[in-house]
Amino acid sequence: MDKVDTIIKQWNQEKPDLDVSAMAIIGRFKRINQHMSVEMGKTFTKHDLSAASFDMLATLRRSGPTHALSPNELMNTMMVTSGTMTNRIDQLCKSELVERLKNPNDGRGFIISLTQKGFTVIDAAIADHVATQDQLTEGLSTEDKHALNSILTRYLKIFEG
Amino acid sequence: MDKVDTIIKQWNQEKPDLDVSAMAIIGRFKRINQHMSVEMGKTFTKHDLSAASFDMLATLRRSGPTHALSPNELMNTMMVTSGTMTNRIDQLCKSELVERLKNPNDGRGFIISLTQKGFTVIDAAIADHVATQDQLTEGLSTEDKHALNSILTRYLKIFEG
DNA sequence: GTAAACTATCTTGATATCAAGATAGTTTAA
DNA sequence: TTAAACTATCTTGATATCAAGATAGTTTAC
Repeated sequence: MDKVDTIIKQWNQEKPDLDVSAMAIIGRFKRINQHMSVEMGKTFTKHDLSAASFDMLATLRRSGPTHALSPNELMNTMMVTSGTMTNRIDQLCKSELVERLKNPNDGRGFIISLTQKGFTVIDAAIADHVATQDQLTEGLSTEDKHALNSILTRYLKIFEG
Repeated sequence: MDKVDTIIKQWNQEKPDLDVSAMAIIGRFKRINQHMSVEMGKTFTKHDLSAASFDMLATLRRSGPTHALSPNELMNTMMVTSGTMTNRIDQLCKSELVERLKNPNDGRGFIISLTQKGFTVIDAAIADHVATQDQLTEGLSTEDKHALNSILTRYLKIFEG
């Protein structure tokens, strides 16, 4: 009887006609995700980053040389609006982790490029981050991890496939 | 090859020494959760609610008669800070969906009580919400849903058990 | 070649959140 | 009984986000 079971039991008592069976999966999803975000956030804080800025730097880092993308590419990868992206870039420029360079191919835009400092910061942070992610999954058995990953892969395809 | 596979492949290319195996599960988790939040948000908007205010009203509604809880109880259930809770209560009071009543047992505090209007609004919204949740899981096979729910139950216990 | 449609980015204004601290009431323990 | 510790809630100030619209550069279609 976890917290999600309690919620479902409450609904069954208060509104017995309501079929809340999907709530079990979705409710657990949300709570697990929340716990994982909190834990991963602690790792980001250790490196003086937020989840948002970690995400930005990591996206640039793994994109490979020249470690630079346009704000538009970053927006699409990260599912945020243009105003949010401008703000995130401003923050990271202020801390000198990225810089805005003129986009040579498009006079309207820029490319956002990792600085040497940004490169160093993200390489340290990502190492810590994958260690945290390991911890966050190590409580599951190998079979559960395997089964979970295949189901999630099918599930994600419904949304993005 | 979904977006998470792409990210993992990028890391393997850029930093082959990094073991990013946990990223598959956690990355898919995050993305699926994001998609579900967006979809559920549309349902809330239809009823002039935010995810936050839906959550508040639903918590009060399913708590049963008298459909009233203290801000502190609400905070703990919803994992938000006291400032956030004050703000949420203010909003819902303004739209007359809840009201602040003096807590008869504790002079420091209040109880937050569903109004008749709030009751009507949440009963309509929850019906729609469970329909949305059904849609969000209907793409999975019955076996997958079953297996997923048991794994998530074990997973959640690691964090909350 | 040029006007219309499109696109990339930034700006503005509104809202939600959190952390830290303030205020006022309650409980405890000598 | 009363001072100290605790608790419930609110306030304040900072930040992140989004939606909508502004600006400036690019592409398309004729």
